[in-house]
Amino acid sequence: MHTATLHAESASRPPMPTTSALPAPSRSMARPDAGTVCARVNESLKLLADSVEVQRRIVHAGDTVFQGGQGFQCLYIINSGFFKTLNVAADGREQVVGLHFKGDWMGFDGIAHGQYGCDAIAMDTGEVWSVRYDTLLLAAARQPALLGLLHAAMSREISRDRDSLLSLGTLPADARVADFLRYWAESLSQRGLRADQITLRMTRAEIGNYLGMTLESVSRALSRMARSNVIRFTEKGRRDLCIASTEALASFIQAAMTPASRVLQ
Amino acid sequence: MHTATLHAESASRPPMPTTSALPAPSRSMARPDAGTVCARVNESLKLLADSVEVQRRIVHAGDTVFQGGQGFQCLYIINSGFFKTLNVAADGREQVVGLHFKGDWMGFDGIAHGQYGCDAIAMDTGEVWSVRYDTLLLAAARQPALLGLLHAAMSREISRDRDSLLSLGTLPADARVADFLRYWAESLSQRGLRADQITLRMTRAEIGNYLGMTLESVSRALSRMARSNVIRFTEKGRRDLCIASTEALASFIQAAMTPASRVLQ
DNA sequence: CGTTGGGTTGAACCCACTCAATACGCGTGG
DNA sequence: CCACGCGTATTGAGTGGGTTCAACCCAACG
Repeated sequence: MHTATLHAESASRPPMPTTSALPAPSRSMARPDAGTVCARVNESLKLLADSVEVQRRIVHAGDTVFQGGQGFQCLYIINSGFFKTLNVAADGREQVVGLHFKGDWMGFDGIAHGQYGCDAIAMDTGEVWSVRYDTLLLAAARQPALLGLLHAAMSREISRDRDSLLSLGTLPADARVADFLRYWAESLSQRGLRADQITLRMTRAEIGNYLGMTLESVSRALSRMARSNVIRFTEKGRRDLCIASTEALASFIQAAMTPASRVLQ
Repeated sequence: MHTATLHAESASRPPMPTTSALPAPSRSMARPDAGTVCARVNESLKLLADSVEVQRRIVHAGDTVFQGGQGFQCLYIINSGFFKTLNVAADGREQVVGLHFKGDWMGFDGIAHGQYGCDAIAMDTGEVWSVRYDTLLLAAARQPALLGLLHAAMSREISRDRDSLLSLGTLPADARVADFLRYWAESLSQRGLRADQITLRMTRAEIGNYLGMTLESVSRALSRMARSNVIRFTEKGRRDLCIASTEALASFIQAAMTPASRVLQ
């Protein structure tokens, strides 16, 4: 799928921009490991609970946290559970634009327009905290670390959305599904949960919508991955699955990208 | 293309969430008109220039503003010109994830990770301002409006990314190209530029990459739009084109979404 | 038990990709 | 000046990946 590089210069990169006596940029992007991320999430939640007044709410699968079009007042922070955000176009098209886990924030898109731009929906039982944006800012004036939390959360959200765009734009169906599993497992392990055995909280239709394809394609992709022993379904239901190894997943993605991947039908 | 609604309840929406004696959410999203947006952009730039030390830099087509992997220090604000941001995967896949115009900020994705997550590249001659993130925060302590600017810019970025995801995930090729033109025209008119006559600063390959399709598909889509009199190419080059009317564009998008759109080949 | 929602799998179709030929604009240099 | 190369754009023919349509299975539930 259109793997042509966009730039002839991408091999030998152009010289450094204006302000830089900085170390050479390394593309390998040194991800922080799961443990530190988990610690950061917990510390952030603690700091937040100590510094500002948070409203706690228990939600169940299908509950709406906020809706697109609704007036913006609060930001929502996930204490536990799994959530999706749904973007709805004027003509009725709808698209799952984000999956959110413990420590993630939701509702940023409301800041600029004064109203939320998408629906946030719980995919399981969980607890969300809400903080009024204005009181958060007031608190941040005395406690600058709060501002750091906010900005980091927004920044991560932007990075994540762009990774989704990259996946949507450059990966074929099978690789997208595999990459989706990889992302889900990574998110779990970063929160200190076991990532080898994951239970999807979404139907095939929701996954397909999130990945820009049909539910049948998702089903077929999962079947192929199971046949290739990259994943294994547990006895109870086709919602729970095991990921044999992260390496196998990665190599499956890589294999699915090359046209010469029509093995095992 | 998978237009099945994800939720049976989407017609009759679920009852209001927890905290809401608010007006009923209207999905129509009351966009601010072009004039007010243009004023906001100019006021923001002025406020920024007055409140913090900005470094100005003139760039030309192809210049790199910052690179993925590079250490994060500054945020960049576009004073004039056109820019793209490019996300590069570890395996070499690259994807244009954003187009940026006057007043837009770039570099947000560097806040969380300490290094930029994508490349920012000028598509034309222009001027970018850079402000150190730390000094911006210091200035914002005395001048809270600065914080408002920053947050609004980040919030808009998130909204925009999600609109891109919606487009990538739900629209067929022709509609994506048309929607791309609509977005470009809207961006121009919001900045006080004439939007009926636009000159694309990108090759077909770049547009295709941004929209997740091949350059040939872009070319065909544009040709079909020209044949349908939705756009018209100017004499000089196929980079410049006129948009007959915004309504024609919208109806073209709508038509391209239905399978029964095989008119005018 | 019948119904309903979710999941799998097959067969046929079709949109978008691939490959290829052609054309155009532009700068360079003979 | 034209020739040449190069990057870009257009268009056609053919292919294939993913969709569409359909049948079927399974578990939950009234």
